[in-house]
Amino acid sequence: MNYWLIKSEPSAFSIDDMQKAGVEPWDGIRNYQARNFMRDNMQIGDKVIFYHSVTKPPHIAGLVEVASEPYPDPTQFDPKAKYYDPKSSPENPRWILVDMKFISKAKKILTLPEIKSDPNLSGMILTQKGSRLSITPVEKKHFDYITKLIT
DNA sequence: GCCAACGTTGGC
DNA sequence: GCCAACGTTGGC
Repeated sequence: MNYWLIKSEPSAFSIDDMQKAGVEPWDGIRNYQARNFMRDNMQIGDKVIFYHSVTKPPHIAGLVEVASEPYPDPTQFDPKAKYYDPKSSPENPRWILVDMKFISKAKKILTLPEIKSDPNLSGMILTQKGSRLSITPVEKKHFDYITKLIT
């Protein structure tokens, strides 16, 4: 079992949208490192922290889990889609995703300033300078601690 | 293979 | 709205 953190801008797709959807293909990831995590390291049942970025303040909003094997992101093949990639083809797909399933909404959100100031959460990739990755692995100890704080 | 130019992310 | 940090593209 691995643990992860995914970012989403709530104006685009929030934890409430996630709850309504139930299961959602995590499409639109166009970064190779993030893709590789989904393609190579995620397993069904892995627990995932759902983080709201580009909002004030940024915060952890809930929990989801990996709900599918990796498969090609369908939006890369659709010329009308925002995430269309003309260099990709169904024969040789460039972008791979997994489905995410809603687990729970945070009873109490955990803000970025709180994360930064908590010694128990030091060392998270999220708070490293310059880190912009939208999917990052999370250590079990950090995941367990965050779970306690938000539920 | 280098690197300048450009685009994106995301906190502030 | 700004801009630092980072990733990608493409000319050479």
